[in-house]
Amino acid sequence: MSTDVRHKVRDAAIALFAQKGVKATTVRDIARAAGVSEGALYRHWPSKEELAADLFAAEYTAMSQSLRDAAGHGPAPERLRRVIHHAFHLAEAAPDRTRFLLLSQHESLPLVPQGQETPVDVICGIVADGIAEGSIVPADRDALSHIVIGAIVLNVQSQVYGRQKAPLATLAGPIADAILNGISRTGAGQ
Amino acid sequence: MSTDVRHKVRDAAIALFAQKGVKATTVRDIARAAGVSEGALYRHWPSKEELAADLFAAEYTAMSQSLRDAAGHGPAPERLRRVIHHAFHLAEAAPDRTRFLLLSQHESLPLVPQGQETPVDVICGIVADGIAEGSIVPADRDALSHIVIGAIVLNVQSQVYGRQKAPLATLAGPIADAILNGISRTGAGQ
Amino acid sequence: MSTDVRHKVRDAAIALFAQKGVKATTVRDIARAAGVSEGALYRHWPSKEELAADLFAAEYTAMSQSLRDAAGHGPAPERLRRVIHHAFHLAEAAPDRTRFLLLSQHESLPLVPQGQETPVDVICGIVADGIAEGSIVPADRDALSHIVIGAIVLNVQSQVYGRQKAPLATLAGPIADAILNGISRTGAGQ
Amino acid sequence: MSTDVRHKVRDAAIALFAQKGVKATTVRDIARAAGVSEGALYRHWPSKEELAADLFAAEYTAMSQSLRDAAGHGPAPERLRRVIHHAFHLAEAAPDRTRFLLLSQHESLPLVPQGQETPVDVICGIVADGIAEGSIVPADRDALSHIVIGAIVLNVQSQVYGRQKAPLATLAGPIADAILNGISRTGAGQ
DNA sequence: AATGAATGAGTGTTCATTCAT
DNA sequence: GATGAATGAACACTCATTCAT
Repeated sequence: MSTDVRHKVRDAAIALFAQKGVKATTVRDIARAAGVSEGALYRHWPSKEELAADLFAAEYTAMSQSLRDAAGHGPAPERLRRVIHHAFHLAEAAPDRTRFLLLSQHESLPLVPQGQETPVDVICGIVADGIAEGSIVPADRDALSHIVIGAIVLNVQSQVYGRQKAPLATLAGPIADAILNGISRTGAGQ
Repeated sequence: MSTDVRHKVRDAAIALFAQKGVKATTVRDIARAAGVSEGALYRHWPSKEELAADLFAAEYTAMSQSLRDAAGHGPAPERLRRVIHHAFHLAEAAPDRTRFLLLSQHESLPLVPQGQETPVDVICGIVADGIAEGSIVPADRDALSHIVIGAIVLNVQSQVYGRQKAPLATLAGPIADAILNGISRTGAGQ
Repeated sequence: MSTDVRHKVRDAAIALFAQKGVKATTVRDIARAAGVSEGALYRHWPSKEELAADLFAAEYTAMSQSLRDAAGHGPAPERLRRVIHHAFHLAEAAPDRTRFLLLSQHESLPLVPQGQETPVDVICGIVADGIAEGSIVPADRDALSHIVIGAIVLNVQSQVYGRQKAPLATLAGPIADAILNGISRTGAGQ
Repeated sequence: MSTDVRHKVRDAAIALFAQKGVKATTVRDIARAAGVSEGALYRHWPSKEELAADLFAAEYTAMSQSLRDAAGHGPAPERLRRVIHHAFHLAEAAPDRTRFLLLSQHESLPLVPQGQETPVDVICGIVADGIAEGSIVPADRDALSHIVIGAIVLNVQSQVYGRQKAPLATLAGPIADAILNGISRTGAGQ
């Protein structure tokens, strides 16, 4: 069944892209790891580049959904706190997917179709709400959002690359405190 | 003169690597853009990969120096504020170099020789000083540092990729305020 | 069919190696002459050098078999006589293969896997038998063998390179007479 | 002085050609080993190939002279015996030169200028004399000569390549005995 | 005369993609 | 639909030769 091929290829490709990057992974690598033929891959995706872009977009928008769900409702600072915790949780639960997203962002991000909601959009949205409701300092919305995103991405990266030994779960609290302390209007993150 | 070739190749290669990445840039591209022969390149670097790694390491450690110099002396929060301003200044002054560093970090960072001081080390050092002197909250040193680094990197990236239209110079103040507000002990960035 | 490619490449490569040597023959030459693509060659051999070594070993050990079969049974001098005749026959019947073996011996001989029987081994074996049975003079086995081998190789070479115009078939008898006269114990070649 | 360069290049080139063959030896290899610049080489020879051909021809004709001198005068069988002994002596005394001649014969022999006397000519001459004077059996002159040459070349090669462990000096007598026994008319080598 | 950096055509090899089976 | 052998345009890299100094 074709879904079978798609799943096997997706998992194999993400693992390989995460290890070596898209350019350094060959179609043969993927086919072998997935246990399918090289030709079969081309029945589901038009090219290796499109496979990579497709997988990236899928993972990226799935993460978007997941973060929005995790944010829930309530004041912006509380929602951001939950987003930070959840992002760290996702990164630790699926290191391959995380490495893939980190590694491929520069080549694949520009190919994500316009209109798809991204994790960046989710966080920018929450920050915008916070500014509107007065719970977040009235500064440039994107600049503040990228402080939050940067705290997440760089700490994840630091762990993926082995500099940070402590589990992200234990760091999430203090990191959220610092960030929210910095951007909340009342000076308290909760 | 040999310095001539080195300089021309370096500039051409950084520009091309910044546009297309190392893998997608061919040796012929570089040689043509630099106005030298392909063979000449191999008199100065043993391979394309080593050229890329060498340029990355050089720019990365130069940035390290530059940030350390800009930090100057005084309480850690003030030094961090100056680092943030200077990092934004560097990014805007040399967009090619910035794109190159952002794009190549995942492949070239592991190849930077151990013992070289990196921008990450510089910021971690200041944060450690701040924790020791009591001007920064006593949390995980690396986690706090990566909040600062993340704020810098993601805002730079956001501008390089065109999402952020405002010049970084105007954002530096508010961003530094938020970050320092979040991690300083007295609750004030200065 | 894969056997198809292997055969076409083998024949083309032997002809080209025989004319210009392995180093001076390009993979492009071989592919063109064989009527296959360059890539196809690499599905069957890992490199040009391994192709050359493989072809050499195959021809060399095939000649070994062929000489051993031709030697048949009986007193050593008679077997050697048949070997000389057969070697000359092989050289005249397949001049490309002969030129290839002569030209490539210095680079490919060291790569023939240990344990494979070579034409040298065949002749040394017969000479050893002859010494044991008393039909050949009791001198250094390898030295005597290389007299026989030398008579074959140099006369073949002399013809392949055009110095010797007479067909080897007519020279085989006198050459065998002289050699066997020289190394047989009774002083008679049969 | 130019003779200086010529000598240093000649010695270095012969050693390298003997180890790796002409094709696998680079001009840079030679220049480095000789302690001269690459350009200097081109002031004395027009190309690497001509250098190789020139060195081959020089060594080849020098060997020719040397063998003719060693042959001396007297009946052909005695002269051949002295040639065999001397050839083995030369091979053992200068292994580099020997390996160079063996390795390069197929590419360089055709380039030796016509009219130069070669070692092959020397031996053919002696054999022709022997046939004329009745000391050697009246068979094809070249065929008989190549028996002698083959005995020399293959035994030398066998030692150079390590199959034959015994020193050639101790094998020269028995080998000469066998050969001369085979081709002399009286049935005695002396 | 000597140097050695520069040249650039040519090499072996790879790999995304196609297509006969 | 699936296969995997075949294709051939690139690619990184080498090296004989030239020539400004």
